[in-house]
Amino acid sequence: MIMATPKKTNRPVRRPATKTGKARAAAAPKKTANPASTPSRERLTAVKPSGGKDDSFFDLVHEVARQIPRGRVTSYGAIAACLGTRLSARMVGWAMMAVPYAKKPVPAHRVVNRNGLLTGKHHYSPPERMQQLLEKDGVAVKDDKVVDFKKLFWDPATEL
DNA sequence: ACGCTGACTATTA
DNA sequence: CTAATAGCCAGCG
Repeated sequence: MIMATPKKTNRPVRRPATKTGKARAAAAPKKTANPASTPSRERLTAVKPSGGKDDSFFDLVHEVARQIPRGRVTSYGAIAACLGTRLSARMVGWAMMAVPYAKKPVPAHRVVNRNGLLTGKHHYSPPERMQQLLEKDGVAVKDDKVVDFKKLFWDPATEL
């Protein structure tokens, strides 16, 4: 028929190329050279008093999240894209799990999913805490989702 | 070292 | 709208 779906019709979501292991870089405004370094659980299971700096993937996420202006929100995917790992927003959310253990405060409540839904609310002391924090920032939340999410959306890749 | 899991996202049915 | 499927990457057992 005429309409013929001008869209993409058949497209098995293939994504062969791009893979590339290195192209993904691009962003990393700060740096990323140091991969190793015990990333994680150390902070999750037991906070390490000493220190040693952490230049792990987690810290990068924390820093970006910390740049989110008050009254604005962003998504995991946006942060992931900023870091160069657009397709791995999961890691971003995972990093958020370490937020409470981060040395500096991170407004994780300003990070929601692509739908503007407060998916991470369940990780707060009372889940309502996340919404309260957002409202305190001046962000209206209704039914567990950010009102005018698109308008309040803050893209680190663009704004930063 | 392999397999599972996960605060995600996108596309298809 | 929901459900299912696939791809992603890092950490842990």
